[in-house]
Amino acid sequence: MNRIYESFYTRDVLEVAPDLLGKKLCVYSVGKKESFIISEVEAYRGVEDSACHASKGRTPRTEVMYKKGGVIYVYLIYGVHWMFNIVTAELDVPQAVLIRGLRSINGPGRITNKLNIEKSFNGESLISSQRIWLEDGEKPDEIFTSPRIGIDYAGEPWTSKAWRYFI
DNA sequence: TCAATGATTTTG
DNA sequence: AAAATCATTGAT
Repeated sequence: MNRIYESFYTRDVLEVAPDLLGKKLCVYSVGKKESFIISEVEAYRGVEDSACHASKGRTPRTEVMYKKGGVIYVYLIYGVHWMFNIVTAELDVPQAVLIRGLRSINGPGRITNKLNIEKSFNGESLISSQRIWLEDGEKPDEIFTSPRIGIDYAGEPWTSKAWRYFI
């Protein structure tokens, strides 16, 4: 067991996001441990990033993003899918990494469906939780980047930032 | 290509 | 208090 420690998460989201690729997301699902290699992520960077929920101000929903790196931010999109995010950076710096894909699962909504992640995971700590955490994994061969998906509403320069990272 | 679906946010 | 919004998915 080589769980990733807090210091990994308290860095800037643009450092953490690409580092997450190749790491193992581990969960206890139906009583047994399962792990998945993270293959696709997106960075959401604080109040100045208009694609980030926190840019609209601190609300009950975005509150978790202001916590110290290492906790989980889960929210419902379109009333249909749960999105799984990992909060990064220091206290009161609202940044998060959206996990968009695992090696065997494509699509952010399908991850949470498969792993049985729902709103009770919101605010849970990846450092101390017994049911979900990250471990060191394989180092990716090559990392690709692209603009983020589905954020046309955010406007420039945010729509063209290459803050989506994948293997 | 478009309907589904519900918490959050705005009063569109 | 009511209604629009919405970072996706899967079926048509």
